[in-house]
Amino acid sequence: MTEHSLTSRAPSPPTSRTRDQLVDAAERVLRAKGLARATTREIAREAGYAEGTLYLHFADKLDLVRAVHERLLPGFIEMVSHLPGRAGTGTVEGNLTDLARGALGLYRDMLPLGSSLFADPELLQRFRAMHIERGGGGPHRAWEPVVAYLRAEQALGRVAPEADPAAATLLLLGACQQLVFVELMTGPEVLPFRDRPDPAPALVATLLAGLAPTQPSHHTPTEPSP
Amino acid sequence: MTEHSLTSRAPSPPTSRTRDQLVDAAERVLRAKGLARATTREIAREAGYAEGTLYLHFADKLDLVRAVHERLLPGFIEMVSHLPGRAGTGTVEGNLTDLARGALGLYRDMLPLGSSLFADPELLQRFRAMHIERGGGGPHRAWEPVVAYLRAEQALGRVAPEADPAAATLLLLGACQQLVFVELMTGPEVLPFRDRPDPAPALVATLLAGLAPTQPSHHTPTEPSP
Amino acid sequence: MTEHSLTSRAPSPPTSRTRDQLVDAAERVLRAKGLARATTREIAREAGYAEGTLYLHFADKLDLVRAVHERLLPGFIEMVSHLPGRAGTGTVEGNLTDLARGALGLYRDMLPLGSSLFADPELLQRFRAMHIERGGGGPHRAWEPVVAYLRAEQALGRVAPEADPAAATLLLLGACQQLVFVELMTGPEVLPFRDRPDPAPALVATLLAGLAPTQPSHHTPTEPSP
Amino acid sequence: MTEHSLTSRAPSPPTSRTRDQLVDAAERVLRAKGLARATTREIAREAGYAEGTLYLHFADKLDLVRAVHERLLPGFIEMVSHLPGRAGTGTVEGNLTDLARGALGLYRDMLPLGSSLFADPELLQRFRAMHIERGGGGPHRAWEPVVAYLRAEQALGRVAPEADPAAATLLLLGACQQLVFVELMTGPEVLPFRDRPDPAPALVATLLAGLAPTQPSHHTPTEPSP
DNA sequence: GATGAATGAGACTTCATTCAT
DNA sequence: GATGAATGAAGTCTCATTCAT
Repeated sequence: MTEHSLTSRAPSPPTSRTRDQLVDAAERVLRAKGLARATTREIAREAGYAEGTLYLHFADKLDLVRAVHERLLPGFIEMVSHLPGRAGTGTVEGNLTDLARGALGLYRDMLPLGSSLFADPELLQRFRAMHIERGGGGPHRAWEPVVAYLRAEQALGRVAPEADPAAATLLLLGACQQLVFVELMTGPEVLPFRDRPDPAPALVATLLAGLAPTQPSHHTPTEPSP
Repeated sequence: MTEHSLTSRAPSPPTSRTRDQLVDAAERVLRAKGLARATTREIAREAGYAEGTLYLHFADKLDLVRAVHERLLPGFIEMVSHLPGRAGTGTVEGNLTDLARGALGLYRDMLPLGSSLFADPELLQRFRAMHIERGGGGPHRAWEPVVAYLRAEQALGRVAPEADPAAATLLLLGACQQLVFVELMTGPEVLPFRDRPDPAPALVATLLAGLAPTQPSHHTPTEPSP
Repeated sequence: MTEHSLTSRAPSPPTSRTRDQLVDAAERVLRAKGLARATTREIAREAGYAEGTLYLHFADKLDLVRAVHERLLPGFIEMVSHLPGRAGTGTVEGNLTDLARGALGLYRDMLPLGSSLFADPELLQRFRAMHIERGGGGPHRAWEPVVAYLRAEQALGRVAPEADPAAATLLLLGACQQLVFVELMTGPEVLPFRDRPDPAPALVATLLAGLAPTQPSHHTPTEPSP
Repeated sequence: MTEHSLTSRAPSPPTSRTRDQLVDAAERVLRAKGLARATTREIAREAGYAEGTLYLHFADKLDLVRAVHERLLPGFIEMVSHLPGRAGTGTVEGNLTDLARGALGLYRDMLPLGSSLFADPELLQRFRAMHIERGGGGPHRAWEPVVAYLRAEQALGRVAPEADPAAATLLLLGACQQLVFVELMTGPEVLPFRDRPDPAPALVATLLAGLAPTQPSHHTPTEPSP
């Protein structure tokens, strides 16, 4: 019907109103029902379109699911990307606590969707292929702003110069992710942290202070086992 | 194969040769195809039984999947459970590095299977119900031996008395889990650690030393941005 | 086939060409194979559609069977409903004989289908629920026109005023149903009536005359029928 | 194991304790679940035997079901068979009312089982074949004692000599069967008789009196019953 | 005779995908 | 572009029946 319908044969120009509505609907259904129980019929109905319409905008159901996941990571990264600019402001502890709190929220939101991919190696495979051919990185992209922030704080002397920013980032974000993973897996009543409504401060404090005793434990703790 | 097959007439549950073979086969298929593409037909064929046999030993496909998962956590916990006994031996750094290496291996093995559950909230729901009524705990059960180990080291003066064992455990194990998650998600070529074949030492070193500068950053680090 | 297929876009239920074809096919298969051996595959093939199509128009196999039965009773009732208008015309005997003949034909047609429900109490249960919520009555609905006819004849003096129309209806229709039941159960060679190709007149005559002796048996009860 | 296991190859001598228990159990399950949902597994469990045992005593599931039905009719007939002996005793009305009451009870008990056969024409076919080759008659066998009774009463002058005993029998038993059929089909709340807890007297009275007006309707048909 | 684990055909149902309108 | 009825392959699960013990 459009005048140039013959030329615009690309499976729909990267974006369009209908396409976006379908991706939105797919995300809602995916969150509600899970990857295994999200049907094209329900997604189409949720979007207010007919089932066939879906195939005008996506090659596949997998393609649609991929489109949903494609939007996930940028949302995550964007949240963390403000961090480096805060170097030197407030306290390191405060900044990292804010980061941990934000990460907990983001993981709660995204882990169910992201982990679903493991249920379908075929989809995961296609997902990786996409990331390789585009430059869209994996979840580790979220590490970069944090590492940059820690480097900046090192430059400012607020973080130990011999610290390893990458390792520290992984420790903090990993703790948040695992906490959410366990929450989602077992329900909200997780034992070691059920008495701490906000686990972020403890994680940050521990990361900042380290486990090693301050005075290298005089007496004779350190006889390395030969 | 059993020497006294006439006497050991186990009434099917909780254990029987056939049942075990089915669970084994299910685990193999689950790992190979993913939860979403593992069919009862293929599982039965893989086990060398007819499809109907499956329903002699399990109420459901879900029940079979549950049986697979049921065996996962104990394997994990058992590995970590030797840790507390090592308190006071070797170095804290060495013990935690061993732990981290072990955890990396276990997560590589279990994360794909465990995460699959997020694709099917209904299955996850049944899973939780099972754990509640059986007392078989969630993945946080793996924390306990680590926390116990750190407490023991605190008692020995090899870990700072004011350290938070639970938070430290979460930091270390979480880092391992996230690293594996990212690996599996993006393929083995992860940026920040692709040049470190063994990330465990860096994580442990960072956790032990902490991020805070040794001399509480004299000079004037704190000019709050107004 | 429909002249204005563009406007008559019935949303599937309550009626559509496909749906009707499926119900027709289901009835044919049900008659041929019986409820226990009528498969969705065969019904769909008989209708000329794919098996999945069936589930576009019916929630269930049970729902389809229900739709078949739903059409049965109205056909029956419609046949009997002309009866009351015949009151005062012809003879009572003739009218009731016509009724009996019609009933015999209808029961031969419907009893196999209707009785099948007893093989599946669960289906029968759903069946009742449907009739209750729709107001579509049970087989006793067929009694009403007959009772009305007899009342009308009573008013005209052609039926004894002290007669019980409901009981008479049940006697006559019941006899027809049982005769058919026995026919279907044992094959056509039923003993007591195998010599009477048309049992209707005898039933009607007996019902009209009654069993009681005309002169209340005055003392000489024993006139043996030679 | 038995010494003569080679000779006693008959699929079990017409009767045996185990066989009877299986038939009993089958009848119970058939009544409870219906023909369509009665499984060999449940029947065996109900009887307290293993599933395989069933096939030592019956060729088939159909064979077992047939055995259940085989016991049904004799039970029915036996109940009615006492009737002829009552000729001349009590009143005809009383005797027929007792018969009707008994028939209502029997039909309530047997109609669900008997009608189930219509759901499986194959079973029905085998059933007929059995009856032809044995002398075991169909449900019409129940008519014979009633007909004999009426003939005896005719001989005693308590029933009109010109009455048709076979037709009268069919009218009375048919009414009872249909009433039960409708009850079972629609639930107990049948309209025309829901106000009569015992419909037997009305049926018998109507059958005895007949519908025809006493004075052959001499031109003044309309004496409405006030 | 009795057992019951194993069988495997086949039932019902779902759902991604196509295509004529 | 949009529709939605139709498809048919595939999935899970049932159940009558067999057979080695």
